[in-house]
Order: sequence, then structure tokens, then C-alpha cells
Amino acid sequence: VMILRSRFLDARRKRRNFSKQATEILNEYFYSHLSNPYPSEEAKEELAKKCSITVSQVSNWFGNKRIRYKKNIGKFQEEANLYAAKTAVNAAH
Amino acid sequence: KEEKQQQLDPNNPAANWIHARSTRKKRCPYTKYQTLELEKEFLYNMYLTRDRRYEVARILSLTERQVKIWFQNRRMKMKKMNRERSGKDHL
DNA sequence: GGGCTATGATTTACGACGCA
DNA sequence: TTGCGTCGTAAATCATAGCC
Repeated sequence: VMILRSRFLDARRKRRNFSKQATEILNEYFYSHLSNPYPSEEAKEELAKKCSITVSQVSNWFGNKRIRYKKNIGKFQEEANLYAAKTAVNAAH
Repeated sequence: KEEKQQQLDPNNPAANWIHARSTRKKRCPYTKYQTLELEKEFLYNMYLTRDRRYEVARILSLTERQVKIWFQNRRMKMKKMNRERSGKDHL
């Protein structure tokens, strides 16, 4: 009973923002695929694994990111430049 | 049919992916009453007959199309919940 | 604590495609 | 060739985390 109860409570536990590292990974993918930020099911699974979140959460993240980015590109310009520079550095190594 | 682009331009904010069919109806949240009744109907059966769909739509002041789509979305939601209810067993 | 915004999740509404 | 099914998504909205 205690176990079932804890599972129930666990399922309803309040959401947490994703870790800085997870967000970093998601943003790297997003900005390096800016011309078509639609990860395949396989890519989502890989991202989910790397970020320690579920595939649904990856889908939610991309859905939110695409619409919010599109709604205000200017607001994300700094972030876009940051990740563009980061991937450029990675490519150089 | 079709559309979509395929323009690259990494450093330009020219993301011209999808969208927005101008004819799309704006999302309109249903009332608590409408949602509750739809849930009750769904509990009774996950698939609507034509007659039942007509009745539900009439009673809730929704179009038959809205009711049909609500059931489709509701089934997808259930499927998702079941999927999560599967990958468990820990803690 | 209170307000405010950012962020993750959920809710409507379709387009694309499948099948009978 | 109509018509309803799923799948993936946009866009709006909800809920609340988390900062000042």
C-alpha cells in the first residue's frame, strides 16, 4: 500500500525545469537544425536518453521551442548566436 | 499537395518551416460542463456511433466535427497515458 | 510573502495519410 | 469517394517553478 501510494504521489509530483545540461543538449540540436527543427522519432529517443527525460518531453520541448522561437525571433537572437558559435567551435575540433 | 521548403541558412533567422492555415479556427477551450459530459460519454464508450455523436453535439452545443475530433484526441491521450503506465516499476 | 515571467504540459483543431 | 481511424503538429492556454 505504501508503495502504491508513493507511486501515485510520484506520478503527480510537481514538474521541475529540466537540468541545465539537458536544456543545453536540446538547444544545441535545435539551433544546429534551425532550417528544419523536427527531430525524427529516433533522434527524439536519442535526445531523451542523453537528457534523461521521456520522448514525450522531448516532443513537448520542441513544440514549445518552435512556436516560441517563431513568435519572437529577436528575443532568441542572443541564444541563437551563442549556440551557433558553440557548434562552430565543436566543428573546428 | 505538399509544400515545405528546404532552404538552408544557418546564420540567418530565416526559419520558414511551417505554417498557420489562415482558415484554421482559433482554439476555444471547452467549459467544465462540456468536458465533464464528454468524459462521461468516453467512459461509456471510446467510439461514438453517428447517432450518439449527433446527440452529444446537440446537448453540449458543439458541432459534430468538434465532438468527433474531441474523441480522437481523447483516444490519443489515453494511449499516451497507457504508454507511460507501462514503462514504470521502480521506486 | 507577492508579483511576474519562463517553462513544461495539456487542450483544440487540422493536414496528411491509411483503410474499408 | 465518403468517412472515420491514427499520428504529428500548431497555437493557445493552463499550471506553477523560480527569480527578484
